[in-house]
Amino acid sequence: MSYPKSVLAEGKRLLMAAALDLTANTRSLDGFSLRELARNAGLNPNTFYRHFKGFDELGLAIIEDMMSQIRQPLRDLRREAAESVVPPGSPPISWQENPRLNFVRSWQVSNATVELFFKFVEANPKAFILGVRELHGSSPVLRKALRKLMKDFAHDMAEDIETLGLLPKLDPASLLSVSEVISRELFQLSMDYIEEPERRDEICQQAGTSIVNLTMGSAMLGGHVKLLADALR
Amino acid sequence: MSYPKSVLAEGKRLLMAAALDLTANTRSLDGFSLRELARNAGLNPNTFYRHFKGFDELGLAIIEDMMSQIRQPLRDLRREAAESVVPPGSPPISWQENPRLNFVRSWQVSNATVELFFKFVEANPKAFILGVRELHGSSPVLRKALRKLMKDFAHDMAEDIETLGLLPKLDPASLLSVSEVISRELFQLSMDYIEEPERRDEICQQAGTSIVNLTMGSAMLGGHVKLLADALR
DNA sequence: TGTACATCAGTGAACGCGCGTTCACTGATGTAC
DNA sequence: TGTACATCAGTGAACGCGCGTTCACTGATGTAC
Repeated sequence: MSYPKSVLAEGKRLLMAAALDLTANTRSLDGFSLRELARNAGLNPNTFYRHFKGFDELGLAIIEDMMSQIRQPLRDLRREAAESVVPPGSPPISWQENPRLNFVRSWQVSNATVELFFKFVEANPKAFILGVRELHGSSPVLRKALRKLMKDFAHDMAEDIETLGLLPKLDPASLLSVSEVISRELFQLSMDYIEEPERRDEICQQAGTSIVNLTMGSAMLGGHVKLLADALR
Repeated sequence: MSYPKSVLAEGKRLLMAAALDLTANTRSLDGFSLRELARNAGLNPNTFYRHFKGFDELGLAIIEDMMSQIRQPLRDLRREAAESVVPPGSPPISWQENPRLNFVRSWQVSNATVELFFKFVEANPKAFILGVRELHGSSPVLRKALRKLMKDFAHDMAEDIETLGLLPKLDPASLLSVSEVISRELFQLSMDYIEEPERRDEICQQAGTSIVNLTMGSAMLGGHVKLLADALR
């Protein structure tokens, strides 16, 4: 993750990048000193105070930045995955009409999304490490911010599932709940994905399966038993 | 969580308890000093070295202890839940024979287990906070230990599902994978459960729903479509 | 049963060091008129 | 367009403090004979 020079002051950028580095290298945000951070950023310890009141503020700045850089790309790649399966402009076919086709499409989209998601993780490992670590970390402020991030992420997902017709009609609460479980699972798995390169294919595939299990289970219990029975016949 | 005097030296016990306290109160294991720990334990800073080489060793001792205190109780309460639904000694009824009955039972057991699990969390919040925090925390040693713990937990769950007949027959790999997802989700949610007392009922209920979604989705895609369609008709 | 010795858990003083934070400073950039 | 002033990002020195770790010590418990 990098911080564009145009928006942030040079020093602020450097400090945020250094914090990300230190966090990724087996430290928590409260596990290194201000001076260590400054050293890693190549700055005077004092400069920290020009930009932040304390470590929480630094953490928040990083998270906000992360959020702004991650949120839209993730939506884009879900859309991308959907469009790779159903080319835009093709006539919509409802679940009622052709459950089997929709089921297959849904599966494909979820697999494609998962794959793209993990590629994204691979490209921004430090951001994910910091995010997942501090989600249950020691700072209540950061925990709260990261929960909101997760919630927003789940909300986006629910909206996209709805818009892209990836599931049979579900009541909004169930849909959101399923999206939340999927988000949590994906973020959890992103750590394994980063730390165990040799298991990446397996993780990717299992994540896909879990998502299909969850969504189809939910659709089934949401009253679409017959629909899915038809799809799988 | 307490440490019996008979097994561990007094000082060791005190240090482990103090670490658990500090961790629960918004700190990571690497976020406080040895002297702070000793102060909280009411001991000379030096005493730490009598029992541990460093913080990792302290963490491992706590996790091992946690493991030994948590694992069996969790199995017991799953068994307990199963037996509250199907009294021991009653004749086994296969999924083929009566899918609906089994489905209802399975749902009930999972709800009962979830409820008992969260009661257990409520009774041992500090252990869970430390566990979830350090699962993605800064120490590779502790991360590894906690992953093993999660894996063992999932393994127990899979075994119990099999033994207690809580799901239609599933291939072992899928069963384990589902159990892993459930474990992760439960441990994740345990933090919300601790931190948001007003949402406890909701969390409990949603966890139950997620489990049913997952297990039934998995059963369905594992080839039991007709079985479940019958159960839900 | 008594004695001598070893081990163990805990103490207290001392060390040198890196820490967070403060202060007064500098030079570059932006702004008012 | 020029000048005067304010703001901003970064510096360097200095402070007192808590830190991890070491050493030599103590007294209680366990063990050999």
